[in-house]
Amino acid sequence: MTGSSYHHGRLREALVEEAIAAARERGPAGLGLRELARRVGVSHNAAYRHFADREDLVAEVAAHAMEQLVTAMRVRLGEVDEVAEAEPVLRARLRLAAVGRAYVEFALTEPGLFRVAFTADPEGAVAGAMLTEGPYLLLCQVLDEMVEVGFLAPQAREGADVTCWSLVHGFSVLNLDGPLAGAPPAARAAALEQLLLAVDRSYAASTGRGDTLPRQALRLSP
Amino acid sequence: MTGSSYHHGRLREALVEEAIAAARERGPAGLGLRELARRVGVSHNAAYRHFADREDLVAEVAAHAMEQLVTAMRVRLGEVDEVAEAEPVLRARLRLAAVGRAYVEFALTEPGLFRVAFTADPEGAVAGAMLTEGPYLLLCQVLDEMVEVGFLAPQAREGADVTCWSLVHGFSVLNLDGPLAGAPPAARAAALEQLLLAVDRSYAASTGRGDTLPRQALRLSP
DNA sequence: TGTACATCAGTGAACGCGCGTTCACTGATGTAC
DNA sequence: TGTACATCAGTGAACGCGCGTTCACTGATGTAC
Repeated sequence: MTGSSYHHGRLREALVEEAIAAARERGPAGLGLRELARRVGVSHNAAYRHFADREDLVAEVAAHAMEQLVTAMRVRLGEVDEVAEAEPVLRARLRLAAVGRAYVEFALTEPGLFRVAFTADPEGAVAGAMLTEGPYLLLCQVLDEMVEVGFLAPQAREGADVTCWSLVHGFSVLNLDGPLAGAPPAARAAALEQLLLAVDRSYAASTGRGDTLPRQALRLSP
Repeated sequence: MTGSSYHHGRLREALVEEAIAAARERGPAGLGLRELARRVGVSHNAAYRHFADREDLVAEVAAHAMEQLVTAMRVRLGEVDEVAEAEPVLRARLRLAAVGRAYVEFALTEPGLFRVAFTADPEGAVAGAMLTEGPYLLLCQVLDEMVEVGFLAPQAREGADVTCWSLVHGFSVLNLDGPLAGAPPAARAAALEQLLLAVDRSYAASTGRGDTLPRQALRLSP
């Protein structure tokens, strides 16, 4: 805030902001302490006033990425509620598709942040938060709703969380770094749609239901 | 073969063997040219007589890993054929479960090789081979069989390959590097079973079939 | 059978890279008297 | 209101790491005469 250039004033915030920007551009590789200090215009070890070590900063970015992901999922959930409040079963089905779609969309539009979120050490706080307050919890809530409205059979609920997560995560990873990285967007979109329909069909069948989710319902948000 | 220590004689083979061993132990990070040369007991740049650069060697290991994966899948397919040759629909269903299970088993028992296989640059030959002669092709064949025997509806066949692949790949990755890395093996096995049942249920429903795959059929190989 | 020589597979030193981290320091801030 | 001083946020040099890659070389192999 002052004109002084020696004391930055809000270096910690500036570093985090720059780290997020760098993560969006280059993923985990962009999160070098020296590189970030360079970008902020500060000496390369000034960061140690504000972070214990590199891992500390990465965890901060990972937490941010996870929040963004959750937010994206909530936005898509909100869109469903606007359209289908009256029909509880349809609503629940669309909500599951919405969180799945949001997950993949986030991975593909913010590949850097997505990668950072899953770079964090599995023992650490970020990975823990992923399960207890992150996308996984949101998914579990949506699945529980499906059981409540009688769409998903309770015995099929078991393991459904991991199944759904695996599905969207695998799709994201294969399209991001994997052999499907070169696929054209249209093919990608079609594959995602089929994928969401397949899950819905499976859970419908768990309670003997044979109907299919109307296709255009899945396309409600481009 | 000779007693001479100056000329190694079969350095290329030795390097590849050592690279595979290192990949199994440490994943892609184990594939440094200097480290491998050290392990083989040769000067650190002798490798350049046999490989253009590091990427060249990594690609070799990745190709090997992919072959191993395909072999593992074929083994599990073979086991199904021993049990269920008479019943074509059941056979097809079990074969899909078998390739999926083999994929995950390989990822979890050979995490290093699995990671190397998916490290290769998506434009490169290994990623291409993954699609044209690798696990993906095998999966496609099994899915085609399911259509032929009338279990999987043709319109559900579309995208089914990507769906199935995403499912097992995501499960593997989440359990390997991701937030599910700490899960106990029993929970993992249960989740995998539910996952395979969910796919089967979805494809059964695609042709109006409501029956479930017998659970013990999935456990045919521990 | 013996020798000259081309070929090839290794060696060892060096370059340049960027990194995380530690050290002793210096300049600015703000509080107590 | 003014000054002494503790505190804190930065600086700059240095260490040590391991890496991929290139260079000019040397020792062994094997073929041609």
